[in-house]
Amino acid sequence: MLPAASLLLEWYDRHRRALPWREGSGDPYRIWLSEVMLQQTTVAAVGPRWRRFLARFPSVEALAAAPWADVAEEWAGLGYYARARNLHACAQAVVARGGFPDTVEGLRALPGIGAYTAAAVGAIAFGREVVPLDGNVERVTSRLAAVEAPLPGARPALAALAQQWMEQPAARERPGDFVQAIFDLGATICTPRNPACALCPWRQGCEGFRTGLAPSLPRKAAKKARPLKRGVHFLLLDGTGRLLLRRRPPKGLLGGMLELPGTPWREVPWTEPEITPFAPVPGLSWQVLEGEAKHGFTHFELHMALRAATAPPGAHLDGDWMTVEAARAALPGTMQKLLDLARAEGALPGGA
DNA sequence: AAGACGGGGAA
DNA sequence: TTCCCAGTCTT
Repeated sequence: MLPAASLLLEWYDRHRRALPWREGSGDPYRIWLSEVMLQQTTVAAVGPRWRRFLARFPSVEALAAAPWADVAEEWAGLGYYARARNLHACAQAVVARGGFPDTVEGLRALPGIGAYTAAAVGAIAFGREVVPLDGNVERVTSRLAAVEAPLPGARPALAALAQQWMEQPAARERPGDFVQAIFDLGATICTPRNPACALCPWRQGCEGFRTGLAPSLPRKAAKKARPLKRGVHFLLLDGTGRLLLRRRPPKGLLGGMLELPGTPWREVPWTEPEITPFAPVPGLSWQVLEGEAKHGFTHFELHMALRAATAPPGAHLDGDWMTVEAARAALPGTMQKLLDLARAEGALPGGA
């Protein structure tokens, strides 16, 4: 039987989360920005970053006109940096066409907007009657219908279930609220572990609750082991407390972001003669710091060693000299860990 | 269909 | 540690 949209909406009206992007009058720019930031990122992490981003780029026009270096700095630490590149490109496309498209298909054609975000912005900002399939919706649908087939194979079936719910008159009357109600149910009641079924407005008629399968759903395909990779990075200081950073290539891992110069990252350990050519200045005496900075990526684990030196005056080098403070603000988390290591080893000026 | 792509918080 | 998060793009 169909879970009643009216029951969920009544629950939502009493228990919905107070989120910053839910304030105001549904400006598509603010909704779109929140949805992109929320891709694979928790609500708690996004909250302050969304406010800060909006303060710096108050409109899609302001974002479109900003230089990439400013957008990259504002996104630093949030991860999945292709999102920031696509966000910037999307803003420019939106300005060029005179505003956001108001259809799911139109939104879907923009950079960085996939099936999920097109449906989410379509429903929340434009009242389209579509249910975006995210982790919450996968969990709620798989439990309601006790779908035991594993993800990602079961996705089309789960999407069809969720879309069926939207066909009810109560849901079609408030599409944006209905999808956000499912999000909130998944985030606060129908949680990955220890779901609070006793508090769930959809408990009656939930097949996962009835059979006791709910906590173990959705099932997922087994994950691959992550290999360990290593690299050696260089902390080059000048006489005035600045350090040398360079920008990574525009695509790929940490694409377009700043980094400390270093070797590539690989599973085979680096030998001394292999490391030397990657130093930003040849012939310098590098201090080898103790310890390693460790960072986990989705698909591999990374251990980074660090070497420090002071640059000879007047050396011409590729890259930007930045203060430690400015560097910390603009670097992705991976590289911030190298600064942490340098500080712990006393290799940074002024104990910064 | 499978892999690349960050980072943080909860259990 | 592992899991998961308001996923998208490339191959």
